[in-house]
Amino acid sequence: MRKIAESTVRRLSLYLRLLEEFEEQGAETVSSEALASRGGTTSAQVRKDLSFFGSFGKRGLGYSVGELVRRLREILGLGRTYRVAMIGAGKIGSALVQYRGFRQRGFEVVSIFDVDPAKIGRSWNGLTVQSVVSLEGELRAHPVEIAVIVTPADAAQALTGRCVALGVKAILNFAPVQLTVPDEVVVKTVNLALELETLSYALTNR
Amino acid sequence: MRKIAESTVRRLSLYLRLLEEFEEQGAETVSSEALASRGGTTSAQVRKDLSFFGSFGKRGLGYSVGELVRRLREILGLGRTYRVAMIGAGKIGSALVQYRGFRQRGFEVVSIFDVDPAKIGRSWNGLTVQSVVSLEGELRAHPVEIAVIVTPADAAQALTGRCVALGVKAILNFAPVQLTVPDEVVVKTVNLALELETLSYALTNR
DNA sequence: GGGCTTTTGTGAAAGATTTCACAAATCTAG
DNA sequence: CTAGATTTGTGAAATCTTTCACAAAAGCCC
Repeated sequence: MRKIAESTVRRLSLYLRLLEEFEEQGAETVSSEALASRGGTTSAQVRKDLSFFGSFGKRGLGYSVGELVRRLREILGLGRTYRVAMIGAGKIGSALVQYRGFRQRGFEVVSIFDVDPAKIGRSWNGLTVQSVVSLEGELRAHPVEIAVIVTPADAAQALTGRCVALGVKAILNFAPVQLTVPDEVVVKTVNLALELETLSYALTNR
Repeated sequence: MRKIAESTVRRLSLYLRLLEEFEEQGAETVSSEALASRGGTTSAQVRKDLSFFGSFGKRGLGYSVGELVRRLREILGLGRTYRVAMIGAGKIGSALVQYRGFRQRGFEVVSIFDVDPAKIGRSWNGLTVQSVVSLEGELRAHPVEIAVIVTPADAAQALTGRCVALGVKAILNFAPVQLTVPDEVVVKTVNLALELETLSYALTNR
């Protein structure tokens, strides 16, 4: 498939959320202009974004809410489930697992690891926290597609390497480091420090 | 000041983190090439990013690590402290307040609010959880610059409006909604659903 | 000091993304 | 069925961002 800009994919995700709101309110159809104004963008942007994937609208009428929701879910790959290993049993990992949206989008946490002996063996949202020593054995017995890295910065790269060697296809990284992985592995880093600093910049420079 | 791209500011934040690592390792100077390769970008990009703010390097030598750290902290506005109100006393808020980087960057949480009677009155990281009913009184007595919105989606916009009316200058939003605010107020939304969906997209389309 | 090496700072070129603007569809009403 | 009103889909233009490429500066060595 032709290369799609990250910014476009992020907006598709936004449109999906807005469409679900329109659906709840009982709307049958929606125009690019309506989507745009709710989403803080322009109607031309909405139409261009969608046009990369096909033409889903009817001229003069707009888009069928239900159909567009279905199409966007399909484009974003939200029909399937992903098996997830959580690497690190701290606060953020815990908040993540309890976050409904995680499971709603098909992310199913099947194992959880930590180094802290105080945590190992504890029950944690229905799973038993395992030692990272058993990472290889466990992930070979029960493979996963996604690893969520929720460890201190200094442990993140080594654990990422081990996960990749075990066949993990994607890394969701919450550690404040730049991870190195082979080209075929997808990495998405969520870096709160960075968000705080851009906020600080915006507050300072006005 | 000339308008700086968001992507540039994000990279400055990244450079700062990398420089702090170089500093720990005792490096005196660093070249744009060294920064670039550790940060997954190009040396030209590093130099261009910095050039928007001045010329901090020495030709033939590179950048003084210490000086560049100081300059970047200044550019990003990290010298000062910000008073923060946390709106919502759930998991994410809790993880946030305990996150060292939050305080390290000068974000000082001075009050915390919730609607849940079971939470109100509880001690929470040294602060007492207050009812949102007392938001106005409390923030008038002890003004803050930043409000962190960690509430369900349906409550976020109304609370944002109340905060803005009370003089809040910036909103850090973790609710999965598009917030509307006056132009002079800065909003930064951290939307996990969106990150999950872009990851799902990347896994699906390859 | 002069020649060699390194590395910055920056215009210009290339590439990517967003906005414009309008023909083509489709609906509505009479 | 025709006229008028909407709204899509999309090339072309405008704008924004990244990369290129090279002169200028600075250190190093003999």
